[in-house]
Formats: sequence, C-alpha cells, structure tokens
Amino acid sequence: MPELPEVETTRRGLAPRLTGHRLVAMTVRDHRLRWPIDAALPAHLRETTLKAIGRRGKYLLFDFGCGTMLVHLGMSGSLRLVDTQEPASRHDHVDWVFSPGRLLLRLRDPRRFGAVLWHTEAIEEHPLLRHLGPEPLEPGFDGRYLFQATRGAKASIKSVLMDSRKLVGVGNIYASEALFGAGIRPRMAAGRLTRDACDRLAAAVKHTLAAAIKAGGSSLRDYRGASGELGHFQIEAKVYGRGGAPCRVCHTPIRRIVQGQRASYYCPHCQT
DNA sequence: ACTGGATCCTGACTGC
DNA sequence: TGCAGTCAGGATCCAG
Repeated sequence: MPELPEVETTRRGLAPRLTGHRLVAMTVRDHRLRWPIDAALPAHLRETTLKAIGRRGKYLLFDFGCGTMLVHLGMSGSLRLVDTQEPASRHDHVDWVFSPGRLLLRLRDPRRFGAVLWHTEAIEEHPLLRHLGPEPLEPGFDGRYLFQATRGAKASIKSVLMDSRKLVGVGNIYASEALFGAGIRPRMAAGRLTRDACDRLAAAVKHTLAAAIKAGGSSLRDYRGASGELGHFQIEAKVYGRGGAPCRVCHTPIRRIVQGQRASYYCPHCQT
C-alpha cells in the first residue's frame, strides 16, 4: 500500500505515457470499492482528453478538463499500464483504454479499500481534499509548522504524522522510518516535542520520502511500478518490520509496539 | 475539539 | 497438507 512515494512514483510513470491521450473506453468489472464507482463515469469520460495527472497527498488527480477523476489506491491498490491483450485477473476491477496507441491502464485492488471518484467542481474543494494538511515535500511543511501544529496535542507523535489533516502522505511505514531518522520515539506526546525536535522530524520526513521517491517508491514489499516492474528495494528499512533485529546504527534490538492497532518500530537506544 | 477504536475486504504467512 | 489465527501499506466514522 502505497504511501506518498509509491503514489508519486505511479504518477510519474503514468503522466508521460497518458497525458494528451484521449480516453476511448472505460470498463468497470467491480464497482464495489470503498465507495461505489459512479455507473455514469464511463459515459462522462468517453472521448475526453487527459490534460494532466496531479497528486494531492495519496490521491491521484486525473484532469480531463471537464472534471477530475480521483483515484486512491487504499491499502492494496496499484495502477499499471498493461498490454491490451492481457486478460484481467480476479482483482483487476477497472480498465481505461486511451488512444492513440491503445494504451490500457488497469486498476488492481484486492482489498477494495481504494476509490475512483468523479468531481466536476474545483478539485481543491472536494470533501476528501478540503481538510488535508500540507504536502510534506513543499516549503509549507517545516519544523516551524510542525511545532505550531502540535502545540497542545496529547496524541502520540506517530499518530500525528499519520493524521492527514496535519500532514499528508505519511503512512505506517514511513512514520516509523522518519521517527527513527529524527531520534524520536513513536509514543512521545506530540505536544511535548521541542522546536528543535520538530526541526529534526520535519527534515527526517522530507528526507525519508524524497529518498523513497528517488529510489522509485520501492521500499514496499510487493510494490510494482507503472509498468509492473518490481520495486528496486534500494531503500532498506531502518526499523520497519525489523522487530528483534539489531539496530543498523547501534545493534540494540529493534522494538515492536502497537499503537492504534498499527505496528510501530523503534530503536530504544537511538530514539528517546 | 481531540482521541482512540471499530470498520470496510482479501491474501499471505505462521504455527499447530 | 490443512486449517485456524494473525497481520498487512488507509482513512472515515463514531462514541466517549
């Protein structure tokens, strides 16, 4: 499941192949995603031209001029360009065919937590986007913002990092990785972070996400790029999924805890 | 206003 | 080998 780097890598893989192409057909095999896919969407989109593919947080925004198609990959979704002859398998729920070139874009989502939505008003006012926090890789997100945004918060810093109203794009894996990078324990109350800790954490979030994008969004086990290639595994997790294994810095065993039903990992020596 | 928990769904893996 | 139980990358909704 895609966190911001995987979504951005997907966007960068698709945009040059699809931008400027005309959608000639859309096939919905299973409309039961997180929200049902609008049965009228194929008719809305037919014969429209894809102007651009944008991203807000983990949402991909396909701009067709007359409206925007939002795609969220949920926990298990992927978008790939495949050969038009390739038969659809069990969890391939949606196909889009673009011309010229007969390019076939295919959405696969076994757990069906993803979404495909259509919006014709200003996209930034969409109910799912309106309350989103800043993009972590843009200048609006920095230590000063993080410090201000966490004052008075009793919640753990890890849950704040994953709260899309405070900050978009950071999921369970990169939250643990960024906290390791900043030397902060995941259970630390967000409101108790010093300004210096916020500076370190904002920098670690940016660094962690940027490095993962640079590596092709490849830190996830079964992540595949826009053409279906496996991730490169160029980013080794420092702590995520490494409970009991020695810290790569100090060799202390990495701890696994559960916060809000999600696993968190940290080094009890490097993180305080 | 915040916060934590339950929830949607399927597949992969572990241990008996 | 089979089967039950556990865990998984998200984010909304709801109760306290």
